[in-house]
Amino acid sequence: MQLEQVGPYLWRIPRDAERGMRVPGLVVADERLIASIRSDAALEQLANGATLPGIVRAALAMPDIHQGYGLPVGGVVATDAVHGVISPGAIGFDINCGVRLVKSSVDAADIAARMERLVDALYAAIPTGVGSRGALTLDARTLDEVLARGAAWAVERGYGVPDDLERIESGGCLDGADPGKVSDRARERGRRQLGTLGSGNHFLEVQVVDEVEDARAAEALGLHVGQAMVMIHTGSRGLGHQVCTDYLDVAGKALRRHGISVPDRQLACAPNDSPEARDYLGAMRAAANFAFANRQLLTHWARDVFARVLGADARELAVVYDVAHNIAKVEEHVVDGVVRRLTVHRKGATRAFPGQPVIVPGDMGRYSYLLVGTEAAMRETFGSTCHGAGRVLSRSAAVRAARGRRVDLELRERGVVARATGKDALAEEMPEAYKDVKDVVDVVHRFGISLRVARLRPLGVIKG
DNA sequence: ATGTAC
Repeated sequence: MQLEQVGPYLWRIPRDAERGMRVPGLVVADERLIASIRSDAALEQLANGATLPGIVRAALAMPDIHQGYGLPVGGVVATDAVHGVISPGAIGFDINCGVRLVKSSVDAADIAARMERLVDALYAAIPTGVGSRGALTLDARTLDEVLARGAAWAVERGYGVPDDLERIESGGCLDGADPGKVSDRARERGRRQLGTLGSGNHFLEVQVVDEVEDARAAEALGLHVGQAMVMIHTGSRGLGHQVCTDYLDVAGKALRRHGISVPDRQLACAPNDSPEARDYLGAMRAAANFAFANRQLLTHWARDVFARVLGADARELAVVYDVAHNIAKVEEHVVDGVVRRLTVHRKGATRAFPGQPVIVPGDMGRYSYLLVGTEAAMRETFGSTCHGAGRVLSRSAAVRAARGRRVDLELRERGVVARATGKDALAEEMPEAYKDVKDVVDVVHRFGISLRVARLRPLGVIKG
């Protein structure tokens, strides 16, 4: 794949009309990261993304890009909201997978002696693992409300406070959600999964503010060094997965009906002004609302656990921000001096509007970051930035590398109490399975599409 | 990511 450097942190795949590219590909990276990206099939997938009808400016990739389904994880594709297309594969299976950061009113040093108890209690209170079922079972009408209202539904039911909603992307509820476009099968999978963590890289961590880089921004968000925090990384579980599966099929059929050709069936798509696209958008927004409600419920149970284990005062867990990294949003952006309405696909990419908190989780042994979005992100990346570290070992390679080792004890030596459900969950997710998130964050910070505010270090983690 | 194969 031809790749030319066009700036200190920007690389271009030139537009190749023969392969159907309508625009170039652009990768945000430095020399070191681009070396590992070069050998990855992700660049082919990014070039494929550049063929989507109605794509604007470029198919973009963040520095944590890696191979995904259709479009690489770390990809950002903006299409004309009327004359372009929407592609379920360019959003991903875990619709509104995202991250929530919550601040506590206690210092980590004051709860260090009770960390084992705290993590055990969180692990007992929050269902984890593949296929895990929640404390709730929703009837059809209640599920409709969750799908239509998102986190607002949870807060109305007492799972949180109205202030929480002010600190969630889009207020924790996407307008235009259409529960009627979510299949019975997806609904059945979701019915017992609200308030569950899931598996894989999903987690709930107790963290500490390790270092503050932007003192003013940190103070404005109420953060200080030494403060205990909670970070939650999960999405729409089996419901969102089924919505994606259902609409990949719809989009596959739409290709023929609308005379669209794509180089990879995984990039199947439908014109934004077609019934197929409207249906998918309605279902995707409903799944996104399910995910917002999911993170809200986990926050509620974390509050209960903090109060029970640490005392009533510790119940005060306030949302700092909650942001999606697998989603499509219809947004206005300035392109060549003209305001345009675009369908922005972010797949493993985080919205980074000016002043907006951005949460970038790393691996469970090292650290995560809080950043803030910028005007540069609006100019360069349709208001987007990276979403995490990215794997360096496959799951199976990680399990092989961990054979004969005790990852739980290794984490304990690094000061992290870990509890997990799956047999190989800790091995698959061990720190050395991931790139150092610091390298990824350095690039987006230097390029200017989001700026470091604080670094967070894990103290306790529960996983599926 | 995922009732990790309907």
